[in-house]
Amino acid sequence: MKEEYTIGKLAKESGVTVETVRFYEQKGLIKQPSSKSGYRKYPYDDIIKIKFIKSTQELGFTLNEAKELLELRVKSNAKCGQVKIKAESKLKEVEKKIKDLNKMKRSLKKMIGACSNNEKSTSDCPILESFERD
Amino acid sequence: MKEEYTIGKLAKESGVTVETVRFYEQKGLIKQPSSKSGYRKYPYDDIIKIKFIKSTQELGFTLNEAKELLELRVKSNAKCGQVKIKAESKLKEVEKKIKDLNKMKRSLKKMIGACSNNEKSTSDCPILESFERD
DNA sequence: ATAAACCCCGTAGTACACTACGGAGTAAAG
DNA sequence: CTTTACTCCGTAGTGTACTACGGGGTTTAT
Repeated sequence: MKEEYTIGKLAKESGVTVETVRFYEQKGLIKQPSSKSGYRKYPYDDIIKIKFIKSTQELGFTLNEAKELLELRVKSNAKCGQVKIKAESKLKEVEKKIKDLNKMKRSLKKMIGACSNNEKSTSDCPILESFERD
Repeated sequence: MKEEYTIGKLAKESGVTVETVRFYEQKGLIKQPSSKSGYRKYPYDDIIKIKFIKSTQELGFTLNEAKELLELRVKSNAKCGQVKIKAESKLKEVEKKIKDLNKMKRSLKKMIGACSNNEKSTSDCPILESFERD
């Protein structure tokens, strides 16, 4: 756990590519680091930030939402309540996604179950038929 | 249920826009119809195809996968088992997504629950702390 | 007959999140 | 000291699934 990271090291430690780091910088997700030598020197904290971004993405947040959350983190006056509100609305979205996917899952299972004969020609494949039903 | 449809009629009957029909044609999802008059004339079956595409999309298939399924639908020698395999792999994908989303849901709930004190500054907000854990 | 509605085609733009490329300079390893 | 690896920057391309636009010609309704 050094104190300074080149972009390549940072990328490796964070589990992303160099281009992704530059992309996040462009998008304002991480601020441009000191680069007195002409090369970017990142503090350890940026690894945390990138991992944070990746976590939020896994939780269904977009990059813009991740940015907002990062900004809340930085502002000392930002209150936990604001983050909570965001998390609560995201929870609702996640629950909706789960609901939709469960619907898909049930349909797919039903279709697969209906296909009793693998050798049947597709002209009377029950799976295709169920696609065609409205 | 007429036999010939202009692009506008087809679009309306299938529940998509004219541009979407042309887009599907471009992508090879529906073949270009006869257009002796200079105007496209679609058979009724193309309504079925577009609805089929829409159904597959609802089940989480991409347009390319929809295309593959359409091709199986048309091939007389194709076997139902081939379709089943696609459905099964899609089911696996869907199940993984559900699993991940449930993970997300649990984290979000935990975070929201932990963040009971709205006055806490974000520097030690339990939500962000949770995100920051690997 | 005239105006609204529809059709043609090709190109470009949208949103998201990257990914790739090219040409040049710098740092690290042998 | 040379070669390999890394960095810089900006721009352009990728994939997904459309959506919009412009400048025509044609068909249909009134």
